[in-house]
Amino acid sequence: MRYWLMKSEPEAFGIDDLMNRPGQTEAWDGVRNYQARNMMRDEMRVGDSVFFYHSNCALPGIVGLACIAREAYPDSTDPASATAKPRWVVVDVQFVRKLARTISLTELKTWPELADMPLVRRGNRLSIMPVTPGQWNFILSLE
DNA sequence: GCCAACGTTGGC
DNA sequence: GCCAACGTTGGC
Repeated sequence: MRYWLMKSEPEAFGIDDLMNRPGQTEAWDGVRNYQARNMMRDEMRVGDSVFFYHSNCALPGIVGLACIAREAYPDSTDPASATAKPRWVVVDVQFVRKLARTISLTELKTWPELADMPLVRRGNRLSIMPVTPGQWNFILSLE
Protein backbone atom coordinates (compact mmCIF):
# COMPACT_ATOMS: atom_id res chain seq x y z
CA MET A 1 0.00 0.00 0.00
CA ARG A 2 1.55 3.23 -1.18
CA TYR A 3 0.82 6.89 -0.92
CA TRP A 4 0.68 9.43 -3.73
CA LEU A 5 0.02 13.05 -4.49
CA MET A 6 -1.81 13.94 -7.68
CA LYS A 7 -2.17 17.45 -9.02
CA SER A 8 -5.16 18.80 -10.87
CA GLU A 9 -6.27 22.26 -11.86
CA PRO A 10 -9.60 22.82 -10.10
CA GLU A 11 -10.87 24.80 -13.06
CA ALA A 12 -10.47 21.68 -15.19
CA PHE A 13 -11.20 18.96 -12.63
CA GLY A 14 -11.30 19.64 -8.90
CA ILE A 15 -12.10 17.63 -5.80
CA ASP A 16 -15.77 18.61 -6.08
CA ASP A 17 -15.89 17.26 -9.61
CA LEU A 18 -14.54 13.93 -8.36
CA MET A 19 -17.03 13.89 -5.48
CA ASN A 20 -19.92 14.46 -7.88
CA ARG A 21 -18.95 11.84 -10.44
CA PRO A 22 -21.04 8.67 -10.70
CA GLY A 23 -19.45 6.28 -8.25
CA GLN A 24 -17.27 9.20 -7.16
CA THR A 25 -14.70 7.71 -9.49
CA GLU A 26 -12.93 9.09 -12.54
CA ALA A 27 -10.20 8.07 -14.94
CA TRP A 28 -7.12 10.21 -14.39
CA ASP A 29 -6.45 11.02 -18.01
CA GLY A 30 -4.25 13.44 -19.86
CA VAL A 31 -0.97 12.58 -18.16
CA ARG A 32 1.72 13.15 -20.80
CA ASN A 33 4.86 12.86 -18.74
CA TYR A 34 6.84 9.65 -18.81
CA GLN A 35 7.90 9.72 -15.20
CA ALA A 36 4.33 10.20 -14.06
CA ARG A 37 3.09 7.57 -16.47
CA ASN A 38 5.61 5.03 -15.28
CA MET A 39 4.50 5.51 -11.70
CA MET A 40 0.88 5.01 -12.69
CA ARG A 41 1.66 1.98 -14.81
CA ASP A 42 4.25 0.25 -12.66
CA GLU A 43 3.63 1.23 -9.08
CA MET A 44 0.05 2.25 -8.42
CA ARG A 45 -2.13 -0.49 -7.00
CA VAL A 46 -5.78 -0.67 -6.06
CA GLY A 47 -6.20 0.67 -2.56
CA ASP A 48 -3.25 3.07 -2.63
CA SER A 49 -4.03 6.40 -1.01
CA VAL A 50 -3.87 9.74 -2.78
CA PHE A 51 -3.62 13.36 -1.75
CA PHE A 52 -5.73 15.41 -4.17
CA TYR A 53 -3.87 18.64 -4.88
CA HIS A 54 -5.21 21.78 -6.52
CA SER A 55 -2.67 23.53 -8.73
CA ASN A 56 -2.63 26.72 -10.75
CA CYS A 57 -5.33 28.39 -8.67
CA ALA A 58 -5.81 31.02 -5.98
CA LEU A 59 -4.81 28.71 -3.13
CA PRO A 60 -2.67 25.82 -4.34
CA GLY A 61 -2.65 22.97 -1.84
CA ILE A 62 -3.96 19.60 -0.71
CA VAL A 63 -7.74 19.63 -0.58
CA GLY A 64 -8.81 16.02 -0.17
CA LEU A 65 -8.15 12.31 -0.11
CA ALA A 66 -8.74 9.75 -2.81
CA CYS A 67 -7.72 6.20 -3.54
CA ILE A 68 -6.74 4.14 -6.53
CA ALA A 69 -9.79 2.18 -7.70
CA ARG A 70 -8.41 0.59 -10.86
CA GLU A 71 -4.90 -0.04 -12.06
CA ALA A 72 -3.42 1.33 -15.25
CA TYR A 73 -5.18 0.90 -18.60
CA PRO A 74 -4.89 2.79 -21.91
CA ASP A 75 -5.82 6.47 -21.92
CA SER A 76 -8.75 6.87 -24.32
CA THR A 77 -7.72 10.48 -24.94
CA ASP A 78 -4.51 9.15 -26.51
CA PRO A 79 -5.00 8.58 -30.27
CA ALA A 80 -2.86 5.45 -30.00
CA SER A 81 -4.90 4.02 -27.13
CA ALA A 82 -6.87 1.65 -29.34
CA THR A 83 -3.78 0.36 -31.10
CA ALA A 84 -1.47 -2.42 -30.04
CA LYS A 85 0.93 0.10 -28.58
CA PRO A 86 -0.87 2.61 -26.40
CA ARG A 87 1.62 5.12 -25.07
CA TRP A 88 -0.35 6.72 -22.27
CA VAL A 89 -2.35 5.19 -19.46
CA VAL A 90 -4.84 6.22 -16.83
CA VAL A 91 -5.77 4.89 -13.42
CA ASP A 92 -9.19 5.27 -11.85
CA VAL A 93 -9.24 7.52 -8.82
CA GLN A 94 -12.03 7.36 -6.27
CA PHE A 95 -13.11 10.12 -3.89
CA VAL A 96 -12.53 9.40 -0.20
CA ARG A 97 -13.17 12.70 1.55
CA LYS A 98 -12.40 16.37 1.51
CA LEU A 99 -10.02 17.74 4.10
CA ALA A 100 -11.50 20.01 6.73
CA ARG A 101 -9.36 22.76 5.24
CA THR A 102 -6.93 23.28 2.40
CA ILE A 103 -3.38 22.56 3.49
CA SER A 104 -1.71 25.11 1.28
CA LEU A 105 1.55 24.80 -0.56
CA THR A 106 2.79 27.83 1.35
CA GLU A 107 2.16 26.02 4.61
CA LEU A 108 3.64 22.74 3.41
CA LYS A 109 6.83 24.59 2.54
CA THR A 110 7.28 25.77 6.11
CA TRP A 111 7.74 22.26 7.57
CA PRO A 112 11.24 20.78 7.67
CA GLU A 113 9.55 17.36 7.85
CA LEU A 114 8.38 17.87 4.27
CA ALA A 115 11.51 19.39 2.77
CA ASP A 116 12.22 16.25 0.76
CA MET A 117 8.88 16.27 -1.03
CA PRO A 118 9.29 17.05 -4.74
CA LEU A 119 6.23 19.24 -4.34
CA VAL A 120 8.04 21.87 -2.29
CA ARG A 121 11.22 21.83 -4.33
CA ARG A 122 11.77 24.67 -6.69
CA GLY A 123 10.85 24.12 -10.28
CA ASN A 124 9.29 20.73 -9.79
CA ARG A 125 6.57 20.06 -12.29
CA LEU A 126 5.72 16.44 -11.68
CA SER A 127 1.96 16.07 -11.61
CA ILE A 128 2.12 12.74 -9.79
CA MET A 129 4.58 11.96 -7.05
CA PRO A 130 5.08 9.41 -4.31
CA VAL A 131 4.54 10.37 -0.68
CA THR A 132 6.29 8.51 2.13
CA PRO A 133 4.21 7.09 4.99
CA GLY A 134 5.92 9.57 7.30
CA GLN A 135 5.02 12.52 5.09
CA TRP A 136 1.48 11.22 4.69
CA ASN A 137 0.89 10.96 8.42
CA PHE A 138 2.55 14.28 9.13
CA ILE A 139 0.42 16.11 6.57
CA LEU A 140 -2.76 14.51 7.87
CA SER A 141 -1.82 15.63 11.39
CA LEU A 142 -1.85 19.22 10.14
CA GLU A 143 -5.51 19.02 9.21
C1' DG B 1 -0.10 37.97 -16.98
C1' DC B 2 4.76 37.09 -15.99
C1' DC B 3 8.38 34.15 -16.09
C1' DA B 4 11.57 30.36 -14.19
C1' DA B 5 12.13 25.68 -14.73
C1' DC B 6 12.33 21.93 -17.39
C1' DG B 7 10.60 18.31 -20.77
C1' DT B 8 10.26 17.59 -25.73
C1' DT B 9 11.28 18.27 -30.51
C1' DG B 10 13.88 18.49 -34.50
C1' DG B 11 17.88 20.14 -37.29
C1' DC B 12 22.31 18.96 -37.95
C1' DG C 1 23.54 12.18 -30.00
C1' DC C 2 24.03 17.19 -29.18
C1' DC C 3 21.68 21.18 -28.13
C1' DA C 4 18.88 25.36 -29.29
C1' DA C 5 14.24 26.46 -29.79
C1' DC C 6 9.92 25.81 -28.29
C1' DG C 7 5.95 24.56 -25.37
C1' DT C 8 4.04 23.62 -20.91
C1' DT C 9 3.66 23.80 -15.96
C1' DG C 10 2.45 26.21 -12.20
C1' DG C 11 3.68 29.59 -8.47
C1' DC C 12 3.27 34.21 -7.75
